[in-house]
Amino acid sequence: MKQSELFSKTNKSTPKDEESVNAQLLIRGGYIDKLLAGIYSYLPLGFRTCKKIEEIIREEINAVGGQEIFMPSMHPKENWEKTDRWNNLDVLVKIGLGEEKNMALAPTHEEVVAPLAKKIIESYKDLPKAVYHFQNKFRGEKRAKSGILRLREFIMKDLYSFHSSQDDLDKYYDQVANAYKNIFERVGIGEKTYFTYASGGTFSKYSHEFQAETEAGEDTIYICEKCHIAINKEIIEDLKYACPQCGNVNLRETKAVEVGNIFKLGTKYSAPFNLAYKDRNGEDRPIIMGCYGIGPQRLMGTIVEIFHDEKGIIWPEAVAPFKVYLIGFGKNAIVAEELYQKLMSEKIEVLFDDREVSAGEKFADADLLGLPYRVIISEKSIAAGGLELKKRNETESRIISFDELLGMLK
RNA sequence: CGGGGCGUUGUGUAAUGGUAGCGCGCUUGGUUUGGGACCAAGUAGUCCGAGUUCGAGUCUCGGCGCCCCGACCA
Repeated sequence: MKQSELFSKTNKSTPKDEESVNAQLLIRGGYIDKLLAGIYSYLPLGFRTCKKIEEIIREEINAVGGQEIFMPSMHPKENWEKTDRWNNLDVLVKIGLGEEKNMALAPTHEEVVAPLAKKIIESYKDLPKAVYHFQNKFRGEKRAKSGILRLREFIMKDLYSFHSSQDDLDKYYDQVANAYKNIFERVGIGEKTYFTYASGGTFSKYSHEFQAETEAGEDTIYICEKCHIAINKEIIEDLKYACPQCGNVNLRETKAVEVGNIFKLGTKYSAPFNLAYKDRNGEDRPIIMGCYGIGPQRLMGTIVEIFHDEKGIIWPEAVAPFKVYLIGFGKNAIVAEELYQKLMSEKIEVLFDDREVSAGEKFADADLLGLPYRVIISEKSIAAGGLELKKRNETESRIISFDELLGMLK
C-alpha cells in the first residue's frame, strides 16, 4: 500500500477531546475516527489491525471445535422478555420499525443462540456443540470512556457452548481458557495478561476473566506473580486476600483491562427457552451452557496502551497493519518504487511512504504508526551497501541486504 | 444517572459585549529533501434554538454533543 493512496491521514496535533492514550494515538495515526462517544469508524489501518486480531481469535476458537456462524443484531422483544432482561438490562438499546419499540439492538446473543440451538439440538447425540460469531454489539453505556476501551457499539467474538452435563462444560471451559491464553500470547500481551478470578458465576462460585495490566484499565486486580494469576478486587472479600491456587498472600495491586471473559451459564438461558435434550432413557434434561467473549477492538486499544512511547504506537508484529514502513530518500524515488514492488511480489505487507514531504515528517509518521520494521533506501544506505533497517522497538539501525530483509520478514 | 470542565474553519488555538485572528493542513506557483524545511498567493469557522442589547463567539435560558470523577457494568 502506498501512503499517498491511503484513506486516512496522520495528524500532528493531539485531538482535544480525547485523553486516553489509545484514542490519541489511534486517531492521530488515522487508525480510527470518532463519530460519537464510544462509537468509532475503523479506517484501513485500524481495520487491518482488527482483522489480524480477529483471525488469531478465529484460529484458536476453531482449534477448540467452535463453528463460526453469524447472528442478527436486531432482536425481537419477546426473546428479551423471556429472559426477563427487556426491562432489567439498563444498557439495552431499544428500537422499532414503527412508533413502538419492539426490538432490541443486541448487547449479547444468548436470546438468539438459545432458541436457535433448540431447533438443532434434540438428543444427547447432538451434544456437545459450540458455535461462535463476530458481531456488532450495542450497549447504551451511561458513560463511554477511555477511547476504544469502553464502547457503545463494538465487535465481540462470542462463543457459546452446549453440554449434556456440568462435567462436560467444566472440561470444555478449561479448553477455552487455554485457547484464550494462546490468543493473548499471540497478539503480544501474554506476559501482561492474567487469568483472573471474578464475580458473577451463576453455576459456579466464580467466573473468570482475562485481565491485561495497564494503568488505563478500570479494574483493580491483585496479582500472584508465582502463579501468574490474579483476583479481581470485586471478590477480594469472598476469597480473602490470598492466591486461590497457592495461598500466597504477597499479592501485587494493579490496574487492568478485561480483555476476555469466560462464563459458565449453566441453565440460566436454556431454561427460559426450554432448551433441553433427550437422554438415553428418553427423558428431557436441560442443556448446560457456557459463553466466552473477546472484543477485538478493546484488545486493539489495550495493545496500544501497553505498547507505545512518546512518539507513537509500537505494534507487536502479529497485529501490525503492515510489517514494513518503507521510505526512500533523495534521488532514489525510482529505486524505492522498485523495492516496494519487489516486496509486494514477495507478499510482504509494506506501507510505502511515497509522499512528497520532508524527511522529518516521514520519520515522525513512521514512529507514530508504529509498524515493526522501518526500511530506508537512500544514497547513504546504498553507499553503505544496502538498506537501512530499524525496528520500532529498538533504537539502533543497521545496514542489511534485500535478501537479509526478506529472510527476516518471511 | 449525580458532580466538574468544555464546545470558534479539516485540526490545534486566540479574540474587555464592538471588523472573528494565528499555527498546522489543504490549493496554486517556486525553492527544498536524513527528524514535522522555506517564500508568495489562496481556502475554510463561532454546536442548535430562543432571549437581553444599537450590537453576542463572549451575557441569560433551553436543547444537543465531547472529556474527566463517581455510580452502574449480563
